[in-house]
Amino acid sequence: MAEMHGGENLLFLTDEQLRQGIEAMFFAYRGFTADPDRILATMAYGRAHHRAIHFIARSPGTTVNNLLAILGVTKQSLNRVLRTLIEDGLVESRVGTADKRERHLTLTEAGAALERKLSDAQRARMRAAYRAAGPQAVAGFRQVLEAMMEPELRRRYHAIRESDT
Amino acid sequence: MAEMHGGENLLFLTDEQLRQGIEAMFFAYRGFTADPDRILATMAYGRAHHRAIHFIARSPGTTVNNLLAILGVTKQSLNRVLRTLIEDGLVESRVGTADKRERHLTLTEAGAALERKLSDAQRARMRAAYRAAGPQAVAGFRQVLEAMMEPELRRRYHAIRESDT
DNA sequence: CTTGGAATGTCAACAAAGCTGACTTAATGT
DNA sequence: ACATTAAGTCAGCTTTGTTGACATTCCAAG
Repeated sequence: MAEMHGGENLLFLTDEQLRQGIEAMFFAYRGFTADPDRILATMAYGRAHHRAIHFIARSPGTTVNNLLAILGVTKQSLNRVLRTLIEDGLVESRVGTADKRERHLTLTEAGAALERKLSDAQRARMRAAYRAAGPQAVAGFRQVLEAMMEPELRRRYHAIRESDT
Repeated sequence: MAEMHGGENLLFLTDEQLRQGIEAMFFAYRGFTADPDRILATMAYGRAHHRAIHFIARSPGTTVNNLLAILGVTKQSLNRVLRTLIEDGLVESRVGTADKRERHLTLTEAGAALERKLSDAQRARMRAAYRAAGPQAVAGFRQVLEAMMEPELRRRYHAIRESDT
């Protein structure tokens, strides 16, 4: 279209290309959640529980407030999920030592077992996709995803990566 | 780690790399839907309406059944969404000519206007991300997303692309 | 021409997961 | 002392998904 002029190849920015990217994102996200969803459907948990478990596993001892910011839901919504996970003995909530208002969340052995089961399934698909596409494609994939994040979440995304050196 | 051996660089397949990819996908999807969500929040519609409108715009005259397969929801769920869109005059449902059981869905002028508003917002973010990452990264992004889809949805994804030559 | 099956639509009931608003308790910081 | 913060809770609502049951319409095969 109008974007095609001279040496700069901006074909990848046409509306049609962008639209295909949007649809790819939609369909891929379905695949992305499909395996954990199948596992979760066999128990009394949903995607919200998975997300909580994932980020608690990722940052053991994280506070409720931190989790709220990462997940982007209200505390009432998160609390409902956390309550069931704690009742079921998958998550442990301990009062903070420095600041006793805070609760620090960790997975119990059972919680860690479920986390492994879910993330094994999700990683398997990710691994297959990465392997099929190759390292260079993966680097591009990561670049575009990062550029797509809201700035505040991009910060948190990096913060998590650096916290477990 | 153990993956680092000789010429083959498989570092991009470590569990840590895969985990980062998983989180990038999660955070990026939030950004991906943020702009349309903000627009939709000001009216009586949600993400489900957006998805229906998008794919009707993409394949005008598509049938309900086809839409069901693409969206992966039950007909009852889709029907609730379609009913409001039809009542509000954004979508038109016409009985099929060849097979009169089928309903062919198209956007009205008002529906197309909303579609433009939503997809302009979504494309703007996608465009910014693409531009920031560059053409090569975009190619990799698309490759990985495709590899992540469920086979059946990958088929449909390609079918849509080819249908509007 | 009848009948079986497919495509669509609709009713009812329900569940998951989000939301707002109001309020409490406990601990912290100023 | 007092305001603020972290966490939790209650109540009620919305969106979007689910099952199950059932009616209608129509095509196509016997």
